[in-house]
Formats: sequence, C-alpha cells, structure tokens
Amino acid sequence: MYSQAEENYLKTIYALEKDFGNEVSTNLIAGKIKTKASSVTDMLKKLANKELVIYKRYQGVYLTELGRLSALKVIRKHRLWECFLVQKLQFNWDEVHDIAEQLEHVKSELLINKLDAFLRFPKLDPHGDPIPDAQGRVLLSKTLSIKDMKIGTAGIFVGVKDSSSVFLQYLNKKNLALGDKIRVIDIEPFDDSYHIETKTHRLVITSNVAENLCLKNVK
Amino acid sequence: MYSQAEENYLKTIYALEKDFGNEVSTNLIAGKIKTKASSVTDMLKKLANKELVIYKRYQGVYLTELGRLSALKVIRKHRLWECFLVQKLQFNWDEVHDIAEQLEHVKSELLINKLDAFLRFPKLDPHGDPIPDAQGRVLLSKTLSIKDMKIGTAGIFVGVKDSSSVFLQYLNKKNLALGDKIRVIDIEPFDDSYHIETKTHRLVITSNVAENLCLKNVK
DNA sequence: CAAAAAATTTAGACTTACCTAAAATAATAT
DNA sequence: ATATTATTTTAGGTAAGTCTAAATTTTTTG
Repeated sequence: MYSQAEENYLKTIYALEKDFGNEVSTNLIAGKIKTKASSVTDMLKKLANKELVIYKRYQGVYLTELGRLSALKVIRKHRLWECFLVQKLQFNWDEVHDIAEQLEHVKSELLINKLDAFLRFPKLDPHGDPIPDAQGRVLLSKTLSIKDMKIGTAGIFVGVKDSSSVFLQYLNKKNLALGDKIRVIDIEPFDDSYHIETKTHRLVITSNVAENLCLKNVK
Repeated sequence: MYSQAEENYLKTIYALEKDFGNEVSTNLIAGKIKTKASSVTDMLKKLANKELVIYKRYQGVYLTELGRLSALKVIRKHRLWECFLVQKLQFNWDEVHDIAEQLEHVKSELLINKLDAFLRFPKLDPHGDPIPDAQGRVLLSKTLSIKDMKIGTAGIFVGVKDSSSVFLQYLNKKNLALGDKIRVIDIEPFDDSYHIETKTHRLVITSNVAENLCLKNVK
C-alpha cells in the first residue's frame, strides 16, 4: 500500500481539485501540506510513476481514477474516525482533526468497515462533510459558501471548508453551530465583510470566514 | 515524542527484560523486531542518548525509569486498542494484534484516556495481559506457564505469552480459551510434550505451546 | 514583445532507519 | 590457555522524505 506521505498528498490533491479546479499547482500543494515546493515536485514524480496522478513538468497535476479512489479511501477513514471521536469518545468537533490525521493511516479494510458498522454507517462527519462508502462513492451535496450568496438570502449552516481547530474554536466563540439558519443581511463592499444573522444574534464576519461556511439553500 | 521505531524498541526491550532478566542482548532484540543486529546497535545508541536505556558495548541494554515508563505508555495504548477492537468492533482475539501495533503509535494522551473511559477502564486485554494505568502502574499477576507446573496440578488459563494470530488460531482449533481449567496429566520426558486435560477434552501440546500458556493456580 | 517577477524544477545535502560485509570482542571448547 | 565459534559493533551504503540554493520555465507587465 501507500506510505503516509503519499496518502497525505493524495488527500490534499483531491481537496484542491475540488476547490480550485482540475489542475493543481505545486505551490498550492506545498502551502496545504506545509512543505517546500521542491519536496512537492519530488513526490509528484513518485505519484506519477505509481499512476496515481498525471503530472507534466510546470503544468501541475490531477488525480487518475486510481488516485481518486485511493484518496477517497483515506478521506473515508479520516471522516469515520472523526465520527468515532465525537460520537463515542465525546470529543468536541474542534479537537478531532489532528487525531484523525493520524488514525486515517492505519491499514486495515476490515477495521474501517467494522468501524463504519459500529457507527451505524454515518453519512456525514462532524464538520458536515460526506463520508465516502466502501466503494468510494460520495454524496456531493450542492452547498453554497456564504461568499456566493446574495444579500437577503438565507440558508442552513451544514458544513465548514476548514476543519482546523482555530477556525472551529472561532465558530464556537461566535456561537455558530451546524444546523443554524443564517441570513446574509449586508455585504460591505469596502472590506468585503459580511453582516449575517441567526435566530439568536447578528454578527460581522470577514470574507475569509464567509468562504469557509457552507450553507444549504432554503426556499 | 518518540518515533514509531523507537517506541517499538522500547516495547520490545520491556517484554524481553520480563522474559529473560534485566540485561537484554542485541541479538534477542533483533530476533523479536525482525531486523539485523547491526540495526539494533544503531538504535540502542540513539535510545541511550535519549536516556531511555543504559547501554554498554557488548553488554546488552536495560531500560531506565524514563524508558520503562515510555514503554508502558505504548503497551497501555496497544492493550486498550485491543480491548476496543474485540469488545466494540467484534474482532476475534486472534485478529487484533497487528492492527493494535499500528494504533498504539497514535499520539494523544487525551485520546487514550477517553478510550480507557469509554471501555470502562478494563484491567486486562483480550489475551489476559494487564493494562497499565495512566501513571504506568501495572498489576503483575503471578501466573505460571504450563512448563513450570508439576504433573497432576491444575490452573485456570488466564493469558498467553504469544499473541500472534498463528498461535491464537492454534488455540482456537484446539478449543482452548481463556477461563478454561487445565490440568497437567503427564509430561513425556522423551520429547518434552505435555498431556493436558480440560473439562471437555484431553490433548497433547509441545513444550513450545506449554510455555506460552499462562495459568493461575487453583488450590 | 522583451524584461522582470513568480513559479517550478534540479542538484546536492541531511536524517531516519534500515542493510551487508568486515572487524572487534566475548564465550566456548579443546 | 589458546583456538574456534558466536555475538556484537563498525564502516559504508540505500531509500524515503525532507531541505536550501541555484537553474529553468512560465507568467506578468511595462
């Protein structure tokens, strides 16, 4: 099977393809993985040799079908472990990412399928992300980031793009939780800040935050 | 913290000290870890630099107090994960060792203490081995291997020394399970084989097997 | 469209944890 | 007590994954 480093690259490339379209650049990967561009280049060559990605010098990469499925296996493991940590071990949603980053590399198909059953086949992880099934199928729910919404529209807060503990702790502090109905009251053109309101309060968020909140439309 | 390789050495040295007395030889470690003696020498120097072991060239090693506590932390994690796998995920006792070998290296004190609580603070793992507590305290239950028993005596089968799947599957096949009362009927001096009986059946085991079965005396 | 800037790759080096082969030391046997 | 054997260590090398610095290619810009 693949090394931890390889798995981390696959997972990252998968996520970046989703966010930035199908050709992912060396620097983008380096930024996400917190490594240097030269290290990324080395790894991309290795992944290309194993037919996990298509890589052409100076052109960026994208996953092959094999690469995509391999990435989804890692993502499946990561999200199932997050469910376990929150549902069974009573962790908060802002504490589980780093631990799941380790657990996702444990090798055993049987283990992950038994874990899936133990958790009663959850469909979403604690951050609202869909969990791929054993065959690598994922629901792609069409959610909007607040950045894409017009003034006056509302939606249900169903997921975050960034699941780092800093960001989630910020949301905790601001009393924003999955399931909340959020309405965009105003967008300030000067600094691109968003005025939003929930059932209980109003607040101002930066566009950076707005981008990381995923809402599902309500009519 | 320590690398996976370092943790594996600590765990192995701890186990070997128990079995073979306090000075553990390079070759013994190499045998257990399935590596070469020269690699062991390299690692022992590294562990000695970190004050985890006392090592003198050609003299073998033993753990320092720091080394012993570090080893016990790894062992604690290994055994708690084994409990989880058997009790919660319905694994058989012969399937969990290799998976626990991976899980034991996941770094998070909080995780392991929450897991401990989730499992209701088990005292023994599925192979009858005691689980160290968060402070590194272990029950050392005085059990006998069948090899140390006299003809005619009996005991309760409470643990195994070898938790490899091959050995545990052998026990399954021979219908020997933890909790069984086992009596030594006869010892054949020619080949050092043991004739034993349980409530339900009699069988002959080699001294190799006898050595790996731990019994608790009944009066 | 050429020059400057940005992105990417190459070259060479480092660390960890292994390995083989040879040398050194310890244990055993005659 | 010395010679043989077994064990352990040293020396030198490999692969994975990272790094820095320099070179190359692409993109941007005046």
